Amino acid sequence: MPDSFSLRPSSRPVPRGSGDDRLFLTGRKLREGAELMFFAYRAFTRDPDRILHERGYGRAHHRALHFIGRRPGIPVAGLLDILGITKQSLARVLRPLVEDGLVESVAGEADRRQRLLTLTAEGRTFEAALSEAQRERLARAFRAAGPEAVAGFREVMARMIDDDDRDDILALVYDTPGEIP
Amino acid sequence: MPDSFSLRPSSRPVPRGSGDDRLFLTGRKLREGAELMFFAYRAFTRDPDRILHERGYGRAHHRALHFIGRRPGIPVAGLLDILGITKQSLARVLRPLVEDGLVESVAGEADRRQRLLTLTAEGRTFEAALSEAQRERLARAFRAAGPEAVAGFREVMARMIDDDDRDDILALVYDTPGEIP
DNA sequence: CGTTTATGTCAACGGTCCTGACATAATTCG
DNA sequence: CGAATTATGTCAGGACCGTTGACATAAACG
Repeated sequence: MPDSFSLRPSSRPVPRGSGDDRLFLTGRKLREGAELMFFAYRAFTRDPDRILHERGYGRAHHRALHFIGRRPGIPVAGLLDILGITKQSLARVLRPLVEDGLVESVAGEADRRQRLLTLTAEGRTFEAALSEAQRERLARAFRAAGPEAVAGFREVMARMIDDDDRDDILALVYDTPGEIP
Repeated sequence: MPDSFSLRPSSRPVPRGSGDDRLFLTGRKLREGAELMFFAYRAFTRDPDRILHERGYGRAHHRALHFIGRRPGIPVAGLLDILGITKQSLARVLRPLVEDGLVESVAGEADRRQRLLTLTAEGRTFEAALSEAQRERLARAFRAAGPEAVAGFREVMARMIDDDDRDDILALVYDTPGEIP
């Protein structure tokens, strides 16, 4: 097993006198966790960021493409809810995507005030390319860490979300894809 | 046990015909993982962002304060390595922090070209306030998820980092704090 | 018919990153 | 010693992504 060296469990020699070991180790684990969040997230966004930049887009365009792909036909307000930004911010992201033919915006049938958003074929292709790099990184990490570690990862990430938002977000993350019927 | 409902394990009914279940579930787990990264990181930065905004700072100021606090006496180049940004970007973050008396910049003894950065008492106070909100969120998540989940979280996060960078980053994260001797 | 809702848009601003170019002081090396 | 390198700072300009405020339009609703 060449790829399974230990990733430094943090039970290690304690530095200079720090009074209560339990408290110290707790604070230490929390700091380590925070730093891991920072470094891992930076790595997580690296690959798609590069592809986006080549095409003149930014991270926000990826997020819009992703969640439109996840919920085809989603109205603008729904996307705003998910992304948690203002409509002015979304508009600046959405306009070039529509102009470039990656996203289609059609009036709703039931409520014709709504603009229902879907990816075009080209949009799906581009979104898939973006996600693929990210997915590969995630796949490598999941494979190397193993299923139990992944379960723990998912548990911790879910618990990080605000109590008030968790149910809604997990419903989005774990529900069926909602492809066009 | 009121706080231990299941956080939706993703073995659930598979939607419309998707050919290979193994592949489908794999892609699905990866998508879920990516979305969890997005939502968790957003939650993770929420509390310090609010405090920072009140004081006219941004997330980059928090990062600088954090890593200066972690490595007191770090030279500018060292901080640049950790943060992965350009010196121009760091300068704009560092200048107000020094002017506001949160960070002290003194010439190195051995090499007087270097500027060695440390937190002032006020800087330590402010950094502690910033981290506390984040630490509490992390502590809640870790406590709710349990030690095994936390171990998995750490493993996955470490594996997410580029192979080339992982050792250096983990050395930073897991090494002794390096307080001033 | 008047109000509310969904959306779009114009303007201005702040924060965070970037590249490129140039300056200064200190160290290092031939 | 003098030249090259290193550590840092700074000015100029630009891109992206988020914000608030204000206003407009069309459609739905009561």
